[in-house]
Amino acid sequence: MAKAIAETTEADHSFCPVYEAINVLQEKWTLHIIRSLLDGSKGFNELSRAVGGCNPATLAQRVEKLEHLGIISKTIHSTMPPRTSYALTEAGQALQAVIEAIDRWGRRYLPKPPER
Amino acid sequence: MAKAIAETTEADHSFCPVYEAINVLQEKWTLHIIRSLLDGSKGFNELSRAVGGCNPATLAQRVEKLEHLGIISKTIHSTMPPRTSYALTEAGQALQAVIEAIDRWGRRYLPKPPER
DNA sequence: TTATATCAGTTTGTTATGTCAAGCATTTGA
DNA sequence: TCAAATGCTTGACATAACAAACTGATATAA
Repeated sequence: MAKAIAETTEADHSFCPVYEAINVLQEKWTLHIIRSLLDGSKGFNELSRAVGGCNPATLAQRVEKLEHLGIISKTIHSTMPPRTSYALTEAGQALQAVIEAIDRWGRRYLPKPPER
Repeated sequence: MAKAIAETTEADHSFCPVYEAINVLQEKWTLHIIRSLLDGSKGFNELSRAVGGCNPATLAQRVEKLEHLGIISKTIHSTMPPRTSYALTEAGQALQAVIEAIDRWGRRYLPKPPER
């Protein structure tokens, strides 16, 4: 993991793939977006509804970043009216394993509405 | 959120375990904390160093919430000086599957430092 | 015996992040 | 002609996370 860390100093996370992956997935709405796209590509508003509760500003920003990271792809269909559609790339599809792991965990360990 | 949703309105996520699980895990530092505790229980500062970069106020808050959710357990050892230690509960340990899935994904799809 | 360090946090004030409400341009369908 | 849907953008605002300092206890080093 590290090169030379002086004793008790903080852990070296440069460049640890897990650490980075967590940083990508931990942003608000990201996992919801991916999960929504796992059952098919969607337009902006459609995605927005599927995700549930994310405001368009945040959604647009998130979707742009995920596109940049190669997790989702955006296609503008030049029909009339032009339609956008968002879909998962291969990297995005691969996140299904993560969602499924979360799913299994949730079903097992979050049985009742989690009091906040 | 709602009970009777009219047609095209947003998806009903009350109460979907996956949705809730994502909401729990998506908070900043949560996955980092869990990952750090997977290789053994730690004290507050030790955990802080292992997590890397989380400020103590946020860490304290997160750790309290995770304790509340039954994911980690806090023990105060009544030695002199008293020491705290944080460990994963069974539910917390079970999240190893999620971390591993993220790990595999990260290694496969985040090969180079992700330009931001 | 002061000085320094560690532990487990809390407090303070600032900045980053996300949210809300609204609006815009386009294009159908009624 | 009008309302409604699509795919966003804008600006004001609230909340979350930040760094930095600090508490108060104990322990170790000079």
